[in-house]
Amino acid sequence: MATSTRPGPSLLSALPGSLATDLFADAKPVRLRADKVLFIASDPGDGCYRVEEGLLKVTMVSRAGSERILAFFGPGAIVGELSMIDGLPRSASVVAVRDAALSFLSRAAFEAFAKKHPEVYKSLVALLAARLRETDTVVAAGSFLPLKGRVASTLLELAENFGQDVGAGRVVIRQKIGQSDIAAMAGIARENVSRILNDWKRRKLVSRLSGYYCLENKAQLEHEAEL
Amino acid sequence: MATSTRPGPSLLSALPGSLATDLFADAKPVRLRADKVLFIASDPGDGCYRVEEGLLKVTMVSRAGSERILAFFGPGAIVGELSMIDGLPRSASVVAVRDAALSFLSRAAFEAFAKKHPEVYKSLVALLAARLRETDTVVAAGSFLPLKGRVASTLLELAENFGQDVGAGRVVIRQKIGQSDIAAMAGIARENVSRILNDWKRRKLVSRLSGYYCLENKAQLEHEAEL
DNA sequence: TCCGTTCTGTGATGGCGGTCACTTCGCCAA
DNA sequence: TTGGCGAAGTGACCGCCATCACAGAACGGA
Repeated sequence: MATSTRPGPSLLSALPGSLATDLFADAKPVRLRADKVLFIASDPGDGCYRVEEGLLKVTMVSRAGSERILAFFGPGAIVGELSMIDGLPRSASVVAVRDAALSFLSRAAFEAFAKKHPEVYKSLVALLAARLRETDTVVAAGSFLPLKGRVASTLLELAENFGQDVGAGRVVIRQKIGQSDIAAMAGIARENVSRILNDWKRRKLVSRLSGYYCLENKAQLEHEAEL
Repeated sequence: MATSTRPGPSLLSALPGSLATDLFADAKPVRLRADKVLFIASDPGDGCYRVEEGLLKVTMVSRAGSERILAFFGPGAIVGELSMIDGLPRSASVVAVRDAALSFLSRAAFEAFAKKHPEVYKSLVALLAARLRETDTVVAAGSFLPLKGRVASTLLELAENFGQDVGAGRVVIRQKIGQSDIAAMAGIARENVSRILNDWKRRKLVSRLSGYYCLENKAQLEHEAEL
């Protein structure tokens, strides 16, 4: 059940099959209501969470209050692994976008498990590597791409995580994501997301069906996303 | 010799002591002349390098030709580990800033070693975690900080890697780093680095001694670096 | 169904910071 | 010393994009 029919497992999420189940076998269940904070950057912390259901966002918030969303995480994803690994304070904040169920795995529990099953390290390494690649592309996008490019790149990332292909290159993003979320992911002003998205609607690159954005022409968007 | 007297080991670099020596015991030596390319993003590749001497920079280059420097790596640092881990194309480019000596470790060699010494995974995980934290702060800086802040944050990062404390909170960056390098690290125009650095020179926050930048007042810079 | 609240659309305005075009400096080699 | 060349300093301009200020839409309760 863990690996077969989920829509977009995403780079940023799951450990492979049985390992995950075993590792989190007796992890402590945690529930988190929408808009509640799991932890914020600089909190102490020494364990990670797996998302069982619901949706979380990982953000950094400036002193001025503006937020930058680093990623959304749905079922199967792991969050908070950095502090679990090195024991340092949390590097970012995590908030529930909607009610969520999580499993908490303490560092001690992880290390105990890892002693018996050293293979987890391999998975962990793979997970971190994937995350690093992701972050690199975010930096690159932020450095080189103009507004449109960043929005395109953001949409594609969302499609990567939550996209469901519905034929003819159309991909629906199966999460309610608003413009301000997209703006916070792309690191730009919400108003511009609106302008750009409308432009693309007119040009049939994207559409919106009952609150869900849909990429009508992924190829074209990819083109917009590369400098 | 490997771990004792080096100036700034840095988060981003070394594996702990004996492991590193063993792991790279029979790695293939590689020499790279200044300005020569080790590899570029999207190259295939399945091994990593340890810097024995010299200096490398990790960059991303836009189609338009502008470059963003992600990091400088001196002796002890590991580069190219992502492709070693996942076998995917290189995620960034690496160029020698000055003549460098490297050791190449293939993926196969790594995995063979790891089979006998599973502890390496722990080190690798720690390495990746540190890098991820670094990258996160780069994203945050790029999202929230104005020009000055980004430059401050860049200088502090350099100090972290190559700084030598010379009393009274003064830190010299023991590498010849030019303004355009700082600009490329901060992701801003070189001209502005010039303006900002001069401003700070006047205000005694930084100085330059025979080509090396020196942070006169780290505390104050840290203050500039936070929103 | 109505109303409030939260999202979305769009123009006007202004400023940060990139670009251009030089000048000046500093360093090395002849 | 001097000439040359790359790095650093500096002003002027200008465009992109954030911000402000609303006007619609849409959605979800009461």
